[in-house]
Amino acid sequence: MQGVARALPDDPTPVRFSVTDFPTYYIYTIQSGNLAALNHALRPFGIPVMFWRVLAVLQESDGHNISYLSGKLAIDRSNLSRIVDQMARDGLVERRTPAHDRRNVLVCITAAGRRKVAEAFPAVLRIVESTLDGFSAQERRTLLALLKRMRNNVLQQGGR
Amino acid sequence: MQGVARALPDDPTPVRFSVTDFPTYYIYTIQSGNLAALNHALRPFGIPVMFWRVLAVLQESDGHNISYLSGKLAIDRSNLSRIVDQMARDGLVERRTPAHDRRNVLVCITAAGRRKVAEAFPAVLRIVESTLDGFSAQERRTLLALLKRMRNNVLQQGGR
DNA sequence: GTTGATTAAGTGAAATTACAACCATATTTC
DNA sequence: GAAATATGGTTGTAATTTCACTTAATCAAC
Repeated sequence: MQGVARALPDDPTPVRFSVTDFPTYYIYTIQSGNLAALNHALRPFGIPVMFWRVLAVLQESDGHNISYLSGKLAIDRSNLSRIVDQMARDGLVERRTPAHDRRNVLVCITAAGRRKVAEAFPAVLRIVESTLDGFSAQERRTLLALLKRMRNNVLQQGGR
Repeated sequence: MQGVARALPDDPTPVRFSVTDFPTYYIYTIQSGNLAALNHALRPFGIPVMFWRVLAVLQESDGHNISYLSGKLAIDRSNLSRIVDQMARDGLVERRTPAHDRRNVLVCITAAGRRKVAEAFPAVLRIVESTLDGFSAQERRTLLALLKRMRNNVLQQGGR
C-alpha cells in the first residue's frame, strides 16, 4: 500500500487459492447463518441468542463466575457482564457474591430461567437438528470429535 | 417471564442437556477464537479480517457484485457496501458499474489488492494450519466435507 | 500488617453489526 | 409506453461487540 516499491513491474499473482479449501471459511458462514436462525427461532421467547447460550451452560452446571462463563462461551468479559445485567433485570439469573471472595460474582440461574430454557429448548433443538439434516449418527460423532480437536487447537494459541 | 402461571409449584427441570453435544457450540467458539487470531495476525498488514475475506474471494474470481459477495461471505449487504467503501479508499478494490445494468456494482481487485493478498497469505495460512494441528490429510478432507454439508443445511432454511 | 502484584468485574468509547427504510434503475404487466 | 413490481446498492440508526482502562478485593512478600 504505502510505498509499493513495485519490485516486479507486472507482478503476476504469486498466490492463488480457493476459500473453499479452508475449513474456517465454512465455520464462518455456518456460524453466521446459524446465529441468525437461532435468533429468529428465539424471538417468540423474548431472549436473544446470548441469553440462551448463558442459560444453556447454567442449566447444566450453575453458579459460575463471569470469567469462567466468558471463556466457556467465548464472550468478552465486559460484554458478558452487561449481558448478565440484562438477564438479571429479566429475572433469568441472579448475581451472588460469595463471602470468601467478594471480587467474584457467581451467576445463578433462577426458576424463571430454567422455565425459559425448558420452554425454548424444542425450538433450539429444531434449529440444531436442521443443521445436521442428513447426518448419520456416526457422522455426527465424527463431526463433533473433529470440532472438539479444532477448538482445542484454537484455544491453544492466541485464542482470545 | 410475563405471567408465569407456575402450573407446577416446584417444577423440577424438565430438560437437561449438555452444550458440548451441540456442534454449533463448537462452531461458535472456534469462529470466535479464529476471528480474533486472524485479526491479530493481519494487524501487521494493515487490513481487518473482513478486508481479507473479500480479497480472498476476489483473487480467485474477480468482478462480483455486492449481493453475490454478501451471500458468499455471509456479510450483510449494507455492511459489505461500507467495507467496499473503505477498501476502495485504500486502493485494494475498485467499484465498476457495467453499462448494461447501472444498478450493479462490480467489485474488482486492484494490483495493490493482489499484492496485499500475496503479502498476507503466509500469515493467514499459518493461522488456518494451526487450527488443524494434528489433523491427518484424511481427517481434513472429512472435516471439510462435513462442514460443506452443514453449511448447505444452514443455507437451506432461514439462513440469513 | 503494609506495600506491591494479581485477579475479577465493570465502565467508557470507538467500531462493527443488524435491520429497516430509501433511492435509483431495471423489468414486468397491462 | 405508463404504472406497478422487483432488484441492487446505499444510508440511517439502534444494539452489540471489542478493547483499553478503572475499581475493588485478594494474595504474596517482606
